[in-house]
Amino acid sequence: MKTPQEVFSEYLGHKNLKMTPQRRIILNTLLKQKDHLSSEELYARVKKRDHSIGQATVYRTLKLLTDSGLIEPLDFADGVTRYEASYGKNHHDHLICEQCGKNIEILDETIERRQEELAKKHNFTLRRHKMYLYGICKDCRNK
Amino acid sequence: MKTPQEVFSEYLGHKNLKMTPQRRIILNTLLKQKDHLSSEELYARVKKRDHSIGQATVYRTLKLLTDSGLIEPLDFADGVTRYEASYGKNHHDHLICEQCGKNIEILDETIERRQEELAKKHNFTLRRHKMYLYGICKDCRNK
DNA sequence: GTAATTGCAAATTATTTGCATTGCC
DNA sequence: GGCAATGCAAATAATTTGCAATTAC
Repeated sequence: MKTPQEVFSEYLGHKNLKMTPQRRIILNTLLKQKDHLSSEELYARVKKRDHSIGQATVYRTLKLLTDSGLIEPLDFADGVTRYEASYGKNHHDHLICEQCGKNIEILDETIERRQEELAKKHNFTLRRHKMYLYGICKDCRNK
Repeated sequence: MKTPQEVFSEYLGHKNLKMTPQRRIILNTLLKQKDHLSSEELYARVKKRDHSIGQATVYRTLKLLTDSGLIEPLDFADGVTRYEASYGKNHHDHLICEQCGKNIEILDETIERRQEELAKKHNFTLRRHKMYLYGICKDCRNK
C-alpha cells in the first residue's frame, strides 16, 4: 500500500500542483495526531515546526488533502470543522456527547451495508457519507 | 397531537420565556415552507410579513425552535445551515447529489434501529442524529 | 412592574482571497 | 523560467452579542 505521502505527491502531480515543505509538514503533523484537529489547532502545531507557515496555507492544504482522499472533515456541531486522517483506515462514524464533547468512534457493518443499498435503490453512486449520533454519555447523565 | 404552535408556547412557558408576534411569524413561516430554508432565506420570507423583524431575532428564534424540538438543523456541506420542520414527522436522512445538489429524503428503519442499539451499547442516551449520504445521482452520472 | 425581547449595529469566528514575493519542477 | 505556492493582511460570510427601548405576562 502506498504511503500517504506518496498518495499526496501523486495527487499533486496529477493536478499539476507542487509538493512543498509546507504541505509536507502539514500532512505529517496531521498523520501524527491521534485526535481530531481543527484548522486552528493544526496551525498551532504546525507553527512549532516551522514558525513561518501561515494560516492560509493550512486552510489551503486541508482542502487539497481532503480532495485527495487522505483526510476527512468532521462536523461535531460546535461550529468548528475538524479533520481526521482517513487514508487506509476503516470508515467509522461518531458518537458524540452533547454535554462534555466526548467522542467515540464506531464502526458498524450493518449500517454501512444498508447505506449502500439505499444509494443503489435511488440510483446514486455513493461517494461518501457522514453519520453523527448525538446524545448524553453515561458520565454526564449521572451528574 | 399538539399543534406546533402549542408545543412552542409550552416550551416557552416552561422556560419562563414569552410568546411574541415575531416568534409566531417565524414559526408559521417555517411550517409553511416545503423545502429547507437557511436563516438568510427565512429572514427574507419573514420580512415580507413584517418588515420590521431583524436578522438577530430570526437567529435567536431558530435556536429556540431547535431546542424545543420543532425544527432540525441540516448540514448539506455547503457552509450554510438549513432548517426543516421536524415535529410530528418521521425522522429521515438525506441523500445528496454532490453535482447538482439534488436532495432526496430517505427513511430507513434498519438504520434507525441500529443507531439506537449502538448508542445503548456505548451507554449513551441518544438525542438526535444526522446522516448524510453524498454521491452522484443518475442524471449527473450520465452527463 | 419587571424581566424578557426586540432591532440595530458593532463584534466575533471561521474561512477565503488578492497580491507581491518566493520557490518547485 | 514559468507557473504554482506562500505569507500577509484585508475581505467575506455566517452568526452572536451589547445595549437602549419596548413589550408580554
